Amino acid sequence: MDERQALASFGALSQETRLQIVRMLVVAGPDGMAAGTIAEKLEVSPSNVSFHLKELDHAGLVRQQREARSIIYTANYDALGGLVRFLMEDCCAGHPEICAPAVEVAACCIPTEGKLQ
Amino acid sequence: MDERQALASFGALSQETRLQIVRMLVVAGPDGMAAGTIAEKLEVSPSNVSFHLKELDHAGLVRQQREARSIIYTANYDALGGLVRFLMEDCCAGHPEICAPAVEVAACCIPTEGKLQ
DNA sequence: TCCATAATTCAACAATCCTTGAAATGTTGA
DNA sequence: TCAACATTTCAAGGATTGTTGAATTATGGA
Repeated sequence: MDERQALASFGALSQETRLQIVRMLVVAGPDGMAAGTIAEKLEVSPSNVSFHLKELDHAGLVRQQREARSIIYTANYDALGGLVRFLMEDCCAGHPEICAPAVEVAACCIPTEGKLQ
Repeated sequence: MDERQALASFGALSQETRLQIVRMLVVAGPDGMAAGTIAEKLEVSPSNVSFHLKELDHAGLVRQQREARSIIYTANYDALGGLVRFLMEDCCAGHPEICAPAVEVAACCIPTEGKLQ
């Protein structure tokens, strides 16, 4: 993730509807959600949700695939992980304060005791 | 960090000059930098850097304090850490893919073997 | 006090972003 | 093929955001 991509990602996440979409898709997991379902859950018009999904797609934060009549959107975990990493990169060396809370949350993901990679 | 604060933070970080300011301040550490120094380094006009610093201040990402004639800005590590945490919160439970790269970066911050809190 | 320095505020304008409903595209089943 | 469905695209507007230079506020030293 370079600065250009991070800027686009931050821009995409800085709008309420789009942030809600991403959070919903992350919770939804690999099965994703159809555009219409997203619009329904968030009580947003189809054309509006389509606009925001396009923005998220341009930022690389979601992926889409057609499934019959619906288009299924899924969160792009690589991009989201890359963004978290970008946010932490400059900090971790000199300023563990920023990384500490993240490490706390990530505790569940750490595979073995002390061994991280 | 609630959703409202996260939205403001993402908005603040979605502008090139502001993202550069934050990254500079994070690297600068607790000593921070004067507004004029920031303007000079980034080759931006004083009034423009002032505008962006105000935006970052409103988002809570920087702190300011007067020092003689200068106003010193510092990164708000709590806010940045909170934002990282917010980005990871929904993911870590079901989708360690997002947290894994973060954990990798954060390796340096993990205090003892496997013990995280 | 007066001047130079450091930074912010203001107003105006340009550019970008968001929302809306109507029209268009693509898909499925009868 | 035709009709219904799911979604996107388009154009228009209103709202927000970014940039600029001039004016303003605040500080410290002569």
